[in-house]
Amino acid sequence: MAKEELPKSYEPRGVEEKWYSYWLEKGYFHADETDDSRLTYSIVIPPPNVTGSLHMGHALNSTLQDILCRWKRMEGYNVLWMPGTDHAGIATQNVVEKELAKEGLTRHDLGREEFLKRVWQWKDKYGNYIIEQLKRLGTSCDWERTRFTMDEGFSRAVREVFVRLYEEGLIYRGDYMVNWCPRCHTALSDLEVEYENEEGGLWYIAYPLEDGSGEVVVATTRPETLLGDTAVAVNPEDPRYKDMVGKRVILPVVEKPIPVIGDPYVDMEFGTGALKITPAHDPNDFEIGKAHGLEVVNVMNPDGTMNEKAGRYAGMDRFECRKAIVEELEEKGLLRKFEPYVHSVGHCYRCHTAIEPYISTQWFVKAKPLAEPAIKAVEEGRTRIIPDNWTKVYYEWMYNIRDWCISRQIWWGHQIPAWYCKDCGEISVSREDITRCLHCGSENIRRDPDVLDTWFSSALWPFGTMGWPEMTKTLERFYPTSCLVTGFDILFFWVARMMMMGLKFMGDVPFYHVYIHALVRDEEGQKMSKTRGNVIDPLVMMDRYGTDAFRFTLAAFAAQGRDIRMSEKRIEGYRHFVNKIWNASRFVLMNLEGYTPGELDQKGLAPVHRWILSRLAHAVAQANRALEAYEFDKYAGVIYQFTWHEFCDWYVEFSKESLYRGTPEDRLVAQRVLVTCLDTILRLAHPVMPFVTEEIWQHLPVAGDSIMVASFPKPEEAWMDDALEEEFVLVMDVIAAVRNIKAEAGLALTKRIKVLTKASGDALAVLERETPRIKALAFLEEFRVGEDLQRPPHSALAVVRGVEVYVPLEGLVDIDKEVARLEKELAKVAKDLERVEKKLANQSFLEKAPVQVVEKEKRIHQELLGKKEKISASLEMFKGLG
RNA sequence: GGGCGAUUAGCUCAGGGGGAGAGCGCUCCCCUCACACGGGAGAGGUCGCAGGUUCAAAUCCUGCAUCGCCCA
Repeated sequence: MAKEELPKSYEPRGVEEKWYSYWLEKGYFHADETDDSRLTYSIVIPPPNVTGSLHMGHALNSTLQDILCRWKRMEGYNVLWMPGTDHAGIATQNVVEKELAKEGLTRHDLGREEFLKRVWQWKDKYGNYIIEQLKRLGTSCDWERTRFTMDEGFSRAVREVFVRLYEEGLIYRGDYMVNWCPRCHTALSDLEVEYENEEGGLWYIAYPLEDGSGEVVVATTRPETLLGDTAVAVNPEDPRYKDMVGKRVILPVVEKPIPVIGDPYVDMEFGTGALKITPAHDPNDFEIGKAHGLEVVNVMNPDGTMNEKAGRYAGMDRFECRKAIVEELEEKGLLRKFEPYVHSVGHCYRCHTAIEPYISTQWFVKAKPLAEPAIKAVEEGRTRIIPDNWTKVYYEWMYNIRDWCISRQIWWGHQIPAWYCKDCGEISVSREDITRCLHCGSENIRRDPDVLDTWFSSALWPFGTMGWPEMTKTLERFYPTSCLVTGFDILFFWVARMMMMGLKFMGDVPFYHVYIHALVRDEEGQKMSKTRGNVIDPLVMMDRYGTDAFRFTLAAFAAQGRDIRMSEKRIEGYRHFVNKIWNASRFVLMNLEGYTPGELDQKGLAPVHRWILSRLAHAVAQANRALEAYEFDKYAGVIYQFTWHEFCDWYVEFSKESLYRGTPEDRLVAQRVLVTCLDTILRLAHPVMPFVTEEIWQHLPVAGDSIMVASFPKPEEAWMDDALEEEFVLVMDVIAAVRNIKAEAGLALTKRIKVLTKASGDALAVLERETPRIKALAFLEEFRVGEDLQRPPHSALAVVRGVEVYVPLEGLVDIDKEVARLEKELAKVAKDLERVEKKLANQSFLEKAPVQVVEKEKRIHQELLGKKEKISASLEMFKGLG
């Protein structure tokens, strides 16, 4: 390995490309389904839409998966990270239709076949865009296996599932009221409707009684649907209307009589307590209509305009019609009142057009029988949802699940494999395309033009991507997958449905763990959106700060159960950290002259070296625990804290004593410890920052082709030494005390001065032993330590852990500054003392608190008392001088 | 209306019964032979409010307020 010197700061650009191609070339991302010697770990990627381009959500989601996969790979698992894209029916069709519109064409001008050709062309041209962007992030997916929900094999799986569910009676077809998007021209499932509060109005309309004995006033938010009214309903308990049930009223505008019916559903408190019933245009009215055998009058076209049943309003848009109807009512004197009213309106989740409840013939999946095993699997812990609070959300939805409308009136998607016979009227559902009716043999058949809900196919993703319905080696080895990583926004859409389908068709859960991560928002906590203009583009961030800094930021903020507020500032901050690692590495590499590799016999090492190895072992243990628990923020935090504030701030500085002024043996030990620490830090950090760690690692004198396939650090229990760590806390405290006195006295840190320390027992021994390092880090000309040292006159004082530190300041500073410093210190001690004394004066505390707690408080008390006494004495001395 | 979560330093967030923490920002000093994308030293908080449990509450319980999300 060539060991040329590293540049002064880390430049991500070339480095990232270089190593990504190297990894690909080496085939490290490839999972081996024929290898039965290793444990397996598998994840299927939540397939991004082919129309998509990388946003923060993808970046977070993919980074977390990559951390898991790289970690497990380093732990020796046979890892499969299955990549791919989703055909995203409505979204993709919309995109291509928009393109056509630029040419002045609609899909109907082209016809189904030509249109689909255009979509495929579009997919071939742009569909790989997001895959390339994912690679930029460093994701270690098994790209050789990349799947698409419309590719041949996957389509076979979709078809197989449809046919089997149909054969079992779990898929049925019928006329029901569905959510209809007049713009997309298709039915939507309940989930695909987004409700929003809108400022609308409540119109009070008079319906005169047929017998001329008065009128019934109804309140409605949708006056235009009056054209399809077939009854007025009141609560049968309502004294105001009791007598009117059974009578008839004249429907305004249409001028036809409709009955007044009694139904307990009607809320007496709302509006006037009378409800107009439009079975064709409101889901509740539909139910009431069914119960009362009311006529269903559909007054709208599929595009949201009024149809011929609307009489002179035919052809008018539904919202235009609303205005016109209101005007007519006003003219006729039937509008009793209007009040502004905020109500919830459903919108299409793809195009945001207001949804229309609409009756049509659709296909449905019976959800209850599928949901039951999916609930049980989570109850029994066969699938665990993390964080746990989502489990409850999952149950709630599953318990109240409704049948799932799966047919969509669009062209791009899996066409429903059902044929209608014009002769016998039967439906044929088939795995293979057919030309004859399966019931009567007639050739007079027509295929259902509709396609399946995109989520129907994504529900099969975990096994469909692995070759199902064939029982492939890949399925055998990698199903169930180990973990699914996704956002909570698709918990119902996707996760719940994968659970149902996986259990149904594989007989086992699709994943053992589901890790639900938060949403990435902007710094104000707003959802990022193009219209808000607050979108932070991951690719720009990677260009600007490097992929590793970006990934580290995402991980560091991925605390469970909380949204991430992303801002460029944070990424910039972590770029500093990447640079810090870089420069620490430069330091190590610059000082390896004469280095030879060798085992570290930690027992024989000087304490300072054993100290950092102990700290390292703890950091490794914490990082491992954090990853096991999906605590990505803690994992990142441990790496940050240890690397910067222990290794760099302290050990690198300590090591200079060994490197520059130590014996040859000690120098070699320091080199080996530095290499060990750095190597461990790099391997520990590789899952979250793959590029910079590889680049540095390749310069280190360690064996291996790539850090990607090096082992993930495991805590060396034997290295942990709590007593030794305590000793170094004292050493660092003494150094900090001297630095503090210098700073407060206005002395430069590097001003070489003398310091005397009074200590006894173990502390004395430790300080004597560590004198060279204390001198170096506190910039001292002399550091004397002893049991009966005489305190020099004019010396500042600090008391740490029972040790007195004297800093002679004669002629160096003015007394006032020192007096001020000591007074501040004394005030702090007094405050602490007050708290402790209050506690110790409490008889119940002494009796009921655990012994260790009481002992600890007493110890603190003694320490504080000693400190107070010494500082006070010092103050007196200085005051006496002044 | 039901559910979930949040409320801790100027900002973003950790911490979940026993001495209030981090990062960024801020103040002061310093280009000390890895790093100014740096080093050193500081300032800054009745832990949303009100009750309760406990020897002890930021932490557990109850209620309230504000904000956010999901479901009706």
